[in-house]
Amino acid sequence: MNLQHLKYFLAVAREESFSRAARELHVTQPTVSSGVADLERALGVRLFNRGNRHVGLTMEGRTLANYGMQIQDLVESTEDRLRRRDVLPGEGFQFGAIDAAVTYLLPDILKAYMRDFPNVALSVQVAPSRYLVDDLLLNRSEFAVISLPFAHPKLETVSIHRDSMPLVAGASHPFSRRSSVGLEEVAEEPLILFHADSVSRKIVDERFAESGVSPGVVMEMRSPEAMRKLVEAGVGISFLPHLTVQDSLTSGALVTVNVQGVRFGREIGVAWRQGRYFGPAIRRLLDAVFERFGTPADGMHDDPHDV
Amino acid sequence: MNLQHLKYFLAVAREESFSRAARELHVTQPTVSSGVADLERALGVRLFNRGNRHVGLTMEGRTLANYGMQIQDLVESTEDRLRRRDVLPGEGFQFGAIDAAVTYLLPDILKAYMRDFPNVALSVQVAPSRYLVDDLLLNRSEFAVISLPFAHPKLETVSIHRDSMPLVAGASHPFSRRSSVGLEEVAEEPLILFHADSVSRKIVDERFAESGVSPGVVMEMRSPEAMRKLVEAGVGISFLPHLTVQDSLTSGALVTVNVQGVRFGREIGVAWRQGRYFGPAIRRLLDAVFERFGTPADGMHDDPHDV
DNA sequence: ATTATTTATAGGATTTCTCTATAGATAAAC
DNA sequence: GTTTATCTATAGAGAAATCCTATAAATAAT
Repeated sequence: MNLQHLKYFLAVAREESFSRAARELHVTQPTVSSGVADLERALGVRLFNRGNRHVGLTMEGRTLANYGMQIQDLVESTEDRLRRRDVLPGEGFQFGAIDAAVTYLLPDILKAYMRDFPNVALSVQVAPSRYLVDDLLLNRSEFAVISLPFAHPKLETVSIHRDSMPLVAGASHPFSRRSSVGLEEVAEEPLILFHADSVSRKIVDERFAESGVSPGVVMEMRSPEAMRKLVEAGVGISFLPHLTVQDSLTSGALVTVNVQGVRFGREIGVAWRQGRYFGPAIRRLLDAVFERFGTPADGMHDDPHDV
Repeated sequence: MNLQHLKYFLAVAREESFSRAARELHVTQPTVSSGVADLERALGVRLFNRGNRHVGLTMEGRTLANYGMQIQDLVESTEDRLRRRDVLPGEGFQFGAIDAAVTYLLPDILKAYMRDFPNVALSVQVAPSRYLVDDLLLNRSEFAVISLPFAHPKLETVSIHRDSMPLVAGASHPFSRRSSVGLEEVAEEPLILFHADSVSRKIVDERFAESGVSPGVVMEMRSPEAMRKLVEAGVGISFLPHLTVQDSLTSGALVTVNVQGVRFGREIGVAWRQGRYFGPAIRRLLDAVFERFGTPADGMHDDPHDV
């Protein structure tokens, strides 16, 4: 493929005519014809149905049109950005983090960073992992602290924290007096689980599936804090990240319950777009994170084997 | 810009060397040098700091590297998709919709569509508007039913429903006996508002700002259903979409309160990536939506000769 | 039948791209 | 301090591509 060919193709798709497209682009019609023909040969697909008097996109043509526009937009916006010197890491940058990370893992690091580099403006985007990943793919965030595992071919990840996800119950719940329970028993209780699209929920579902037990879900939520409060109030029991419930455990408002033969856990890690180039300001923050959580020696491009 | 130039540039950035990049790409070093030089001239920026023995990216170079990888990935995945004939609208498609739309606006239409075209597999993604928009931009959804206004240069939108967003209070709230209240009075009450990143919240904030009143926010939430329940329970008052509260109004659990001189409202509309080409299956669903809500006569730029 | 409009093809001119050869500059080695 | 090795930039020639003009072939409209 070739951006020139793509331009010709998109013009023909838009105008539904080779000659009109040529007029619009200020080139001759044979130029457009052979450009599109080259593209069809290169891709090995027919892009237009040439009915006489009318050309229409094929199914493959529609696909290329939709993706091609995205490519063109991206090229254009990149050129604009560069020519206007509207460069990414001006005097600050944005990164993403899940709730648990901003609340429990990052505060010290961010405080120190902002003290040491007061002229760097940090912008943190807080959202569930899957949305933070979109920001990475669209180059809107430099990196993100998300739940792992998150398999994506264009992402590099390094785990920085392994967080168990114990079964928790309110202090007055019958389970709180049991040394351990079976997964079948858990499935019968009212369960409060993360929303179906979350990483943590996926982990829970997998464990249930492995054991051949299916839970009788009661509530699905996105906010671990809200879930914690509901469990404390005795509305149900839940699998919650240890980070989220540690205070409630010390205060005695919640208790963890051992589940026979099954361990629930998730990892929290740093993710970024594969091969991304970081500026010095960003690298310093990442180094601080890795130093604090003792992970990859060389900064990155290293396999995650962690605590 | 030019994909060949970009390839050379990215190789040099990765290898931090012109000659190594040349070896990797199986071309000669002068080819790479002049390619990168062309690119620098075309963009009008210096991409590398050529210290002897070592080339490093400039700030502009880093920007281009990060966006350039995105471009390259996108081109590659588009070519793969086409060559493997892994075409977008196989025998089904995905679209997005906000909660209010799936709950109140779309059920009839979807039911009829699935009856008429049982072999088309529909996949609905339910999330707040801003996340649905990411799916549109990344070509993961064909279209989305979202809250308007949502200004984005690459989006086309058509409003299909105007929804008032009245001030609602529980039946036992003092406001329920008032014929109307002032915005300053509202600001003093405990308010339950949408999360700061939502379209509906933006509308509320704008009205307050126009009136020079600032609300004493109490709670921020993402789920209109949860908000409705809290208002019914007398926890606070809220501006909620009429669609969401209509049942509670008929049952008497909630009442609307007129606010002097200010009207709150949002629109629900269909959005899609600018200029997107829809296949026949998708077009039929969209036509059904527009027919039901009587909006654009021409559907959109339509082509009757479809194959 | 004729005319006008459309896309495809052929052949030549021009531009762009990539190669070889070489210069210039610097770090490393002696 | 000189030599050597390594790196990037430049010049010029050959190869490839791109785009043009001219024209053919097909069809809808007149």
